[in-house]
Amino acid sequence: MSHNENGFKMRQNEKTSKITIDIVAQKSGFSRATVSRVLNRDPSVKPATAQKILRVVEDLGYTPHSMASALSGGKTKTLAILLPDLLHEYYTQLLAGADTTAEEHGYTLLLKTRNTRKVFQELVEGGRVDAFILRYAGPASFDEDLLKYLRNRRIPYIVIGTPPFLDTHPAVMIDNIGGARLMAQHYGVHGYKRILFITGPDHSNDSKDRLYGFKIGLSEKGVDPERIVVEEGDFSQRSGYEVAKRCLLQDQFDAVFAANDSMALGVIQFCQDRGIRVPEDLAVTGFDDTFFAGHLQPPLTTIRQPMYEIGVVAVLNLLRVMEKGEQVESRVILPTKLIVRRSCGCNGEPMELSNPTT
Amino acid sequence: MSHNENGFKMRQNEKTSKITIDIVAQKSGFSRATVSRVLNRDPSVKPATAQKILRVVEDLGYTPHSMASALSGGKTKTLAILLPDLLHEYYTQLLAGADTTAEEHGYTLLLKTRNTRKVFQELVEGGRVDAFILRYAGPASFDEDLLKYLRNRRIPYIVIGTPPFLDTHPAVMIDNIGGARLMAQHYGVHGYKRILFITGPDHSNDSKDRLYGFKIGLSEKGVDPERIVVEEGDFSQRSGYEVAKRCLLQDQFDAVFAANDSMALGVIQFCQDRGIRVPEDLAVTGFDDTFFAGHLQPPLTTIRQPMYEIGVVAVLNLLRVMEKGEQVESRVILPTKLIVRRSCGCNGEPMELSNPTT
DNA sequence: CTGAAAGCGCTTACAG
DNA sequence: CTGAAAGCGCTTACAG
Repeated sequence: MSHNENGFKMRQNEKTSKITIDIVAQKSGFSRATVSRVLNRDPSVKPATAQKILRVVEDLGYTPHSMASALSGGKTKTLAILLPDLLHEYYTQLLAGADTTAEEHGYTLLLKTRNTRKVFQELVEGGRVDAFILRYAGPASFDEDLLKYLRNRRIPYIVIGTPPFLDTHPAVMIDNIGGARLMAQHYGVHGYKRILFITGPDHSNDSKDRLYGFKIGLSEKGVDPERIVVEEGDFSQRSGYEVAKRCLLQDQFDAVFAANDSMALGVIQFCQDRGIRVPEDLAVTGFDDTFFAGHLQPPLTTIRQPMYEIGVVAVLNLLRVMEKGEQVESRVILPTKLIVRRSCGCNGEPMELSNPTT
Repeated sequence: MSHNENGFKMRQNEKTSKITIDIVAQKSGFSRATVSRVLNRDPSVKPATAQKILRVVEDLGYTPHSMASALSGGKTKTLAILLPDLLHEYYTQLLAGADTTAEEHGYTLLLKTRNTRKVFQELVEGGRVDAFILRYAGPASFDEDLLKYLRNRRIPYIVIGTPPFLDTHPAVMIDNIGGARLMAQHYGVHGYKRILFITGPDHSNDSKDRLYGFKIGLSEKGVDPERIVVEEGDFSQRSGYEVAKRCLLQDQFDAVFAANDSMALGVIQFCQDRGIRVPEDLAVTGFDDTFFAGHLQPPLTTIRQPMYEIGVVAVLNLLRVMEKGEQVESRVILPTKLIVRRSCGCNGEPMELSNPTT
């Protein structure tokens, strides 16, 4: 039963039966238990034995049935990733990073974008996954009970983003404060004083941190942080547009800093519609550095967060937690940097600014 | 054992044992078999019985172990989706559509972006999924043997895109020819004659169809399709830039039509770098209508394909195939439309043009 | 309409 | 270092 280039067709012709561990056992002359052991790299098996068995596995093109091994105590080798949606670049980059890293380590991702309690429960009770990656995005996405539940059941997990929980959980976050502070300092060099800040939705801690960091940077530059105007958006392009419409026509501003790029885009669109020149009449900046930021007119000055890398780090740390058991210290904060383009009023070459230490 | 708002905590306290079908059987006074039947909506069960059992299921918060049911002949309720990557908007939109639709129907997606034969085999032999969604993207992503293999094993699948296979497989495609033809006709109204067409990679049938449709439209407008210049790209922004550099400095063109938006973007960037005005000196158009297309300067005229909907239709049709067995006629072609913005030389309001019938 | 029993394909103590 | 056996939690003929 040799193997040619076309391993598939051969099997089709046999067609007879699914190849099971028992067949491997029989052909190799060892027991099912021993075959299982070599498949799971049990070091107690004599190397020569392992050799022989592996050879048969190879010849037969045997692949263990993952459902069976999961049921009998093995692992599923799959990770659940819970995301609010896939429509924003932030989430897809995250997913791409997580997926690539998971595959590199032999894991598969199970994607869920409807994070109801029921979905969650089915994943856990159904024994479908070994661990969870949870992107926190507001109260609706999941609550602390869910995390406690996972913890009690000893199911490894990691959360992405800044949840408003008092308790600490394994998490990967970004330096929102440092990034926004950089922006404030840059506003300082431009001398902007009359500033509009557009927040994300009320529950977003990421947004809160950005505002906080921005205020810190402002006072460092001698601007009274309490004098800026703060308006609430919801991270959507539309909300940026709406806030702009509501505020820009009333008061006179030097600059607006939106808590993400989408809202900054909304602001810029409003300006275009009303003939407000950016950045001559008004500077506009964002947060994220999504793909379109660099292609806007004018190109958007923004804070870059490493979206893809967040996904990578999340699975890497989750894997560590899975290996070493629950009590691995696993909170990481990834750096952000200021990407200076033209919407802030600069007009030279694009440049990047990082925090000295964060 | 009533259920309060916090179903999770309660279970934590019991902590004792996982709730299995046997526990449900015992508490309800029926056999395991009967419980299984009601869970699987077997119509032979007496309604009153089903009622009682369901009540117990509810009270206990019982969730079947999916690995166990999969192993014993049930379904996994999961669909594998194989994508070349997640970096391009095309794929993520596709994924978003597929994911939403799958969840609506009680399915979960298993995502794979490394489509090696090994990965494929593990999914099939490992019994991890009920069916496959395959995005065809060139020879490396998968070959016809794989499809035959699935077919022989009676594993439902659907392919997305236009594969170069002679044999027919369930598939969802888009009207590449019709879309490109629309573009050609629009070029006709602008009177463009000296035209550069940038293709995708050699193996891309989507690209070939776009070129084909474009030529048809051209001749309909009295332009000799053999006089246009055709250059090969690979769908990347960089390749668009490179082709532009190679060609635009040599010959004089009225317009370039790139087989996707990314390459069009590359061309526009090159023009910016060299001070070539778009569309005054050169019209540039693309294909896809990705998010950034409308935000480019000038906004990109392009052909819109319904990326999200492709994902939706793919799982819907796959579900039909799964229900009705293999021989469901299931090939669909989704329409495309011309989105006129400004990069083609128009300067009015944006507008859309569809094929009368496709 | 319902139940007892076999079986899905593995893993893992328990012996030796 | 290896094997026989029990068991994971379900589904599905087979009887009745």
